[in-house]
Amino acid sequence: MKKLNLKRDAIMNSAIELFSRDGFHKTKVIDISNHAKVGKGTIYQYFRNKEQLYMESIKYVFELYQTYIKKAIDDEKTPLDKLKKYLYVSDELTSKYGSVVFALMKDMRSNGMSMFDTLTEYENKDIELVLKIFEDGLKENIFKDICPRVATNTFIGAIRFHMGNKYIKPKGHIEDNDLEYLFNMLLYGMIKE
Amino acid sequence: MKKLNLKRDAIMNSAIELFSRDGFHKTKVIDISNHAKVGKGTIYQYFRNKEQLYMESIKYVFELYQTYIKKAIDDEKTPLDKLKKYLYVSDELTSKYGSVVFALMKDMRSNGMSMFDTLTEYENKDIELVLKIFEDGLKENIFKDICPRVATNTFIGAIRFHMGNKYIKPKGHIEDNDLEYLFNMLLYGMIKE
Amino acid sequence: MKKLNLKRDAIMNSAIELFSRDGFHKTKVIDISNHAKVGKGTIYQYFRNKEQLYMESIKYVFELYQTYIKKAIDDEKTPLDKLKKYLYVSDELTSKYGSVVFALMKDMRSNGMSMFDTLTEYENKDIELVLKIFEDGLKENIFKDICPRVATNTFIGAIRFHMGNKYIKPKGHIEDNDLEYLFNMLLYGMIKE
Amino acid sequence: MKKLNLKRDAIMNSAIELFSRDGFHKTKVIDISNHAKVGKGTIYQYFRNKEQLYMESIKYVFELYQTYIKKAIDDEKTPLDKLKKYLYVSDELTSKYGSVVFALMKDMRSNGMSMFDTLTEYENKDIELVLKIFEDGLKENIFKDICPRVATNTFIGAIRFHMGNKYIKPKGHIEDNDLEYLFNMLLYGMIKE
DNA sequence: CATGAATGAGAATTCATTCAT
DNA sequence: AATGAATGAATTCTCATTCAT
Repeated sequence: MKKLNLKRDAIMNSAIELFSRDGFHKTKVIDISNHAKVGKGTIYQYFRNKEQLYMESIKYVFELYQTYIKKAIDDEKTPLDKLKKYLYVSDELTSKYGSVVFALMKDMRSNGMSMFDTLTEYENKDIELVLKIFEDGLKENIFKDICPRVATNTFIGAIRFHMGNKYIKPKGHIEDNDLEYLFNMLLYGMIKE
Repeated sequence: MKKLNLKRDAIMNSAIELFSRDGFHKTKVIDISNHAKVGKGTIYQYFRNKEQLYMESIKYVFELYQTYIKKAIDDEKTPLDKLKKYLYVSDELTSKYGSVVFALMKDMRSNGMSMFDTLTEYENKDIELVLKIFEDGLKENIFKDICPRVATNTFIGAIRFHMGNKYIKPKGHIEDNDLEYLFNMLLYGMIKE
Repeated sequence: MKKLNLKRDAIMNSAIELFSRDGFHKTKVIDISNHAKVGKGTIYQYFRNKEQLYMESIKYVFELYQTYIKKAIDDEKTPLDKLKKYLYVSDELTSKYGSVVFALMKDMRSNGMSMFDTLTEYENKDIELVLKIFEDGLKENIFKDICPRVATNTFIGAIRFHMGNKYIKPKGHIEDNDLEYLFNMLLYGMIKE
Repeated sequence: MKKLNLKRDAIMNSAIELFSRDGFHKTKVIDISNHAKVGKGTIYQYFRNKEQLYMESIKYVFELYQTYIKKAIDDEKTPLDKLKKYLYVSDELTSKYGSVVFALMKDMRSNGMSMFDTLTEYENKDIELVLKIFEDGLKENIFKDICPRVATNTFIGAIRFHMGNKYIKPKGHIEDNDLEYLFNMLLYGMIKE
């Protein structure tokens, strides 16, 4: 059982909120300490430096996200149901957490190589999750002759772009039934045959 | 005929290269001046400040990109050919410019609101371009009952994610024939019916 | 009771000394921080920027000067005694503070409008102080038919020029008994009748 | 006969106008070159550097001022007439040239020691001019037992302070007949006997 | 002579991090 | 453990001056 640490949690929560809203550079250490209602020095009791706080924030959010999404997918039986679940859960988490994950993902890429590796690591986990579904589906012979990696990229790329636009442009965001449209289109294609 | 300005061009080219490689914050003004082999002060003869240089760099690359892609699409007759062209040209430009466009796109989102508007403006132009194709295709009755905006998001999102990954992970990037896979999958779907 | 703040005071004292000796532009922020034996950044903990430090320095010195001079004048009964006191106190403060006030006054006028207003404000207070004495004296019918504002300008102008010269040219400065000469001359005139 | 040089004169005139309006530091070399409608480099054909241009501007104005005032005084016979003339000519030049002389005088003191000496030199000439009048008057036995140097300081200080206020605060400036008041007050005193 | 593009020394300011209390 | 005052390395930007045309 993880030891309870209120101060540390307060700092992390503030860091997540501010980093995902303003990015790494615009967020100052003092902003986080003010928001968390702790002293500036206290942050350095729990985190080596600003960069580590950033990494830990990302780690925390990603792990939450991936634990949640993995569990949801595991509850489903067929690859199709799993894919549909992935889509709906992505949307659900985006609504709930205001795209924190996607915002952090975008921001990370701007901030140097050490962070980069962690991003890649987490992103790869996400990719592998979906890739596995496609590979299973291929084995079960429910898919056409598709490349599972290309399919994965397509699937994730489409969802992320939707969610990103939803986050950035609330006016033109996708409607609830858009998810059905999206899912059907990806699976059954766009064109009349 | 635009008067040619060697120094200004050298600065812009260096800025584009460094900003897209390292992002706005990691790139120092002095780095750009060294790379362009000009004095630090010279940059301020042509650009009001670092932020403006950044904006101008983005503007330049985006306009090049959009001019090129628009022309390529106009050369095609059918919506299907246009979509295919969009895909191939995106890939071509990504190879050529080392994903500068996508790198800048990603970086912009991390750097404050004034830049954000410009991003949205350029991104919207890109979206409208594809949206138009889908709308025309719907009129010509070649598509299923799809929502053109959802289709557009899917199409662009899938492509960008591919290109982004190609840029980030050069080792695992998509092969040439992946583009065919991608295109067919998007149009004809993934699932056997 | 004002909380004492040693660092802030050290900075202000150094600023007053250097600004009045070298003026706003020749005095660098690093000079002040070195002189005050604090870090460069510490100055920015207490003052928004160099200009604010300058303003606060001026404010501090002027208020000290005006509080002192006002108190001294209030202790005197007749307009004549008040004028004499004003003269002697001006001289006393000049000796004590090395003409900081006059030096700052002179320097302020060279440094833009926002400062200018503050100068005018403080200078007006000084002028009003003397003007009041002349007006009271006129009511008491001890003065000839003089214009109180012209008299005030004359009185202050003469004193300032003396003090200024004393500060600039220490060799040729006015002797102690010069003050008596000055006072008598102003009151009784120069010319034989 | 001084060789005519239009460019140099244009630069000097602009320099005088801008330096006296904005001071040494706020006036940029490019401002002067723009105002004079010459190239920036041209200034360096005629003046070693910005400081020398400043010095030459001051020199030019002061010499004009002193030549004029000296000539005016020489035309008068008695010390009293000379003093009155000095007062009226000071006022006349202030109206005409907008206090350029006084503005430059004030600004000089803020700008380092090399300039300082020149100021002192010119100021001393002005002081000597008036001092001579008082000394002559004393010889002619028209003055009370006054110290000529104190009288000089008083006389000049009073006038400068008037002119300075006139320049800075146009609303409250001295009226024409104030000059008479001023003159009579200085000569005959303020107090009833 | 005249010019203005090019330059870099120099200055103000920011902010992550340290450390004495 | 918690704090925030103190710090200075690092960065952007300015502007007097030079010099090739």
